[in-house]
Amino acid sequence: MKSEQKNITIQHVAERAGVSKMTVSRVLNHDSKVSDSTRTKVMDAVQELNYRPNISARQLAGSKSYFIGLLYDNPSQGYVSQFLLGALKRCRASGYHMVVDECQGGLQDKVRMTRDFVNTTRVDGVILLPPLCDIPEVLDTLKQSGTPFVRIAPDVDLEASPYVCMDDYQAAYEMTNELIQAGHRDIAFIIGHPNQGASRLRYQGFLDALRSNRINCPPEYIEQGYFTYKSGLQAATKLLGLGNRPTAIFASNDDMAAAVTSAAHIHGLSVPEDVSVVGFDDVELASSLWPPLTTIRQPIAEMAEAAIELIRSGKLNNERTLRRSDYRHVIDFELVRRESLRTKNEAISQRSVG
Amino acid sequence: MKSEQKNITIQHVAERAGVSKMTVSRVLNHDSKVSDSTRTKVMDAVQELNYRPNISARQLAGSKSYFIGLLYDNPSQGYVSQFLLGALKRCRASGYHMVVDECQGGLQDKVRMTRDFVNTTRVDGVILLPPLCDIPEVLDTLKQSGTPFVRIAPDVDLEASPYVCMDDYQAAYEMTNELIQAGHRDIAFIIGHPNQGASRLRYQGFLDALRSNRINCPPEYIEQGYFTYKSGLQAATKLLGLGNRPTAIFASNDDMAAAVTSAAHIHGLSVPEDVSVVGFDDVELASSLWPPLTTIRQPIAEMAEAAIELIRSGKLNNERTLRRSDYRHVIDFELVRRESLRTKNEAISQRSVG
DNA sequence: CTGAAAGCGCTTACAG
DNA sequence: CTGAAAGCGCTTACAG
Repeated sequence: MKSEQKNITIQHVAERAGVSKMTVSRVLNHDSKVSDSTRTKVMDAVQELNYRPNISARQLAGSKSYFIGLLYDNPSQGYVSQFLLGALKRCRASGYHMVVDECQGGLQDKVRMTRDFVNTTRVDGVILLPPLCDIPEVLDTLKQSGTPFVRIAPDVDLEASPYVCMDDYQAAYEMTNELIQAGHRDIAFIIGHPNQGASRLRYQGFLDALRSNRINCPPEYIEQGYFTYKSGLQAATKLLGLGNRPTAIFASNDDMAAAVTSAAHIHGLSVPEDVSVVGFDDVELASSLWPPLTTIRQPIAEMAEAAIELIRSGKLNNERTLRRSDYRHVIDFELVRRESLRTKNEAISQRSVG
Repeated sequence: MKSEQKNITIQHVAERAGVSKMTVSRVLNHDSKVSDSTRTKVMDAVQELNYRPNISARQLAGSKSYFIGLLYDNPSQGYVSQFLLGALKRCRASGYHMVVDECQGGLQDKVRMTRDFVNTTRVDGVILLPPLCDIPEVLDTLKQSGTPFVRIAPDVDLEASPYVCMDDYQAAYEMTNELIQAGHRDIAFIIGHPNQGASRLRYQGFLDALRSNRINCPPEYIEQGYFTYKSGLQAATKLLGLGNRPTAIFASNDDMAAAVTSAAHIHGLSVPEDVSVVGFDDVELASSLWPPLTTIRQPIAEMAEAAIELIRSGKLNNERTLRRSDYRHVIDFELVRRESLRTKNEAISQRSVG
C-alpha cells in the first residue's frame, strides 16, 4: 500500500562495493575479520546509497530483533517519560528501538499481556519498571518465554533477575547528614507509601543518620505519608502545629515536600527562614517551586541506560557468563542543593542531646 | 542465542486445522471470504496452539509493519506518558505496537533522526507530538519517505497533514462563562507561552466570553506567563497586589494555577474564599493540590486513540480516499468542577459594567 | 471459497 | 578473509 521510494537493499550495497551480500552483512554487524580495504569499500557504498538495513528482515533471519521492550504498570506521573529519555538515548547509539506497552487490569491480565507482548514483538529483552517488576507471576512468564529481562528498582525476590537500582538508604542517610551539618537537630520525617521498598530504605537511612549523630527523634516528628501531595499536606499540618515545631522537615519525595512548603505558607511560616524543607527524587516540580527544593536526584535516565546496555550486550542470554557484577547495578544519586534548606545558626533546639 | 521454546508457526496451525497456510493467513487478517466452518477450525487451532503470528515475518512479507511510531520533541512533563496511555490502549485492541523515539538536537539532527527512524523501523505511520509537529522540514521528510503521519494539536500549516486537536478557544470561552455564572466580574487572566498556538486561542476565548457578557477587563488584569510554575507565581504576585484585586484568576494551565494558589497563601488569602482560581489541562497536580483545581480536562488519551485509529484504518495511505472529515479531528474537552472556584454572591465589584 | 509457488531482505551454517 | 546456498515465517499475486 505504502507508496515508498524504491528500497535500497543489502544487494544494492553489495553490487556497488563489488562484494557479496555476506560481506556487507559482516561489516554491518561489526562481525568477524574483514579486511580494512573491503570494509572501507562497503562503508562507502553504504554512505553513498544512504542504506539502512531492514529491521524486519534482520529479525526474521537472525536471532536478534533490535527491539527492546519496556513494560510498566502504574508508575508515578513523568517516571515513564523520564525513563524513556535515557533508554532512547542509549538505543539510538546502538541501532535499537523501544517498544513500549502498559500492563493493565488484574494479575491474570498482566500475565497474559506480558506473554503476548514477548510472543508478538520478539523483543531481545524486556525492561520492567516498578511496581510491575515485583509481580512473581510476571517474572515467571518471562522466564518461561526465554526472554531476558532487567528490573528497575525491584523490591522483592532480588535473585530473580539482574536489576538496576539506586541506593535509597544511603541517599537518605546523606541528606539527613546534610541537615545536621546545617545545624538542624529538630528534624521531622514524612515516610513514603508503605507498599514500596524505597519508603522503608529512606526511612531507615534517616534514622541511622540521626543515631550515628546521637540525635534524638521524638515520635511526633515521624509522620506516615503516601507519596502524594495531599498526604504531605496532612502530615505537614500536624508537624507544623506541634508545640516543639521542627526546624527542618525531610519528606520522602518531592511531591510531599512541595506540600510541606504550601503548608508552611498557610501557617504563616517562611521556607527556609522558619523551617527548612528537603525532598527526594528531583522531579520537575522540585526546581519550579519557590523556593526550589534541596533534594536527591534520582538517576532514572542513567538507570535506563544501564538496563539497555545489559540487554544489548547479550550478557543476559547466558546464565553462565552472567557475573555477579552484572546482576546488581547500583547507579549513583546526587544531592542537589537549592534554596529550601538553610543553615541554622542559633542552636535553640530544646532537646539537643549530642 | 535466545533459548526459546519451539516456535509455533502458521504451518503448525494449518496442519492442525487441515487447511493451507494461505487460509490461516486469510482468517487471521479478517480478509476475504472464508467459509464459517473453516474459519472456526482455524480459530480453534490458533487457540489450542496459542499461536501468535511472527510480526517480523508479517512485516517482511507484507505491506504492513503493525508498528506505529511516536515521535516527540520536548513536550511538558507527563504529556508523553499520558498520550502513550491512550495510544497503547487502542493498539492493544488491534494487534499494533508502539515504537517510541525522541528527536533531539538542532533542526538538522531532528530531520535526520526522523528519516532514520522511518527507514529502519518501517512503521505503518507516525504520530507527531507538539512542538515537533510544527517543524516544516520534519513534515517534508516524512512526506518524502511516503510514511503517513498524523499530528497532534498542530499550530501551523494545518493543510500539511491530518491532525487531531481539541478546541482551546471554546474551552477557554466556556471556562470564562463558568466564572461569570458564578458571579465573578473582576477576572484576571494569565496568558500561556507566547510561542504556542494554544496560548493565543485560550486568551482569545477568554476575551470573547467577557465581551459577549459585556464585562470590562482592565489591562492590569492581564499578565503574560510561560506555562511554568515560576512564571505563574510572578504573575499572581502582581495580580494579588493590585488595589482592585480580582475575585477570580484564570491561568492558562494548571502549573500556573497551582502557583496562583501558593501566591494567594503567601498573601494571606484563602482559595476560594478570597479569590477563585481556575486552570487548564487537568494534569495530576490539579487534583492533588488543596483546594483541587477547577480546570479543563484536555483529552490527551482520546486524541491518541483517534490518531492510532486514523493510521490503522489505512485512510492516510491514499490522498484521494481521504475525506475532509478525516483531516481534522476535534476531540471534546470537559470542564471539571472542583473546589478552587466558588460562587461569588456579593456583587461588590467596583467596575461591573454589565 | 481455497491452494501452490515465489519472494520479502536479511543471517546462519557450511565451505573454501 | 570471503562467498553460494538455504531458510527465517509470513503475504502477495496468480490460479482454480
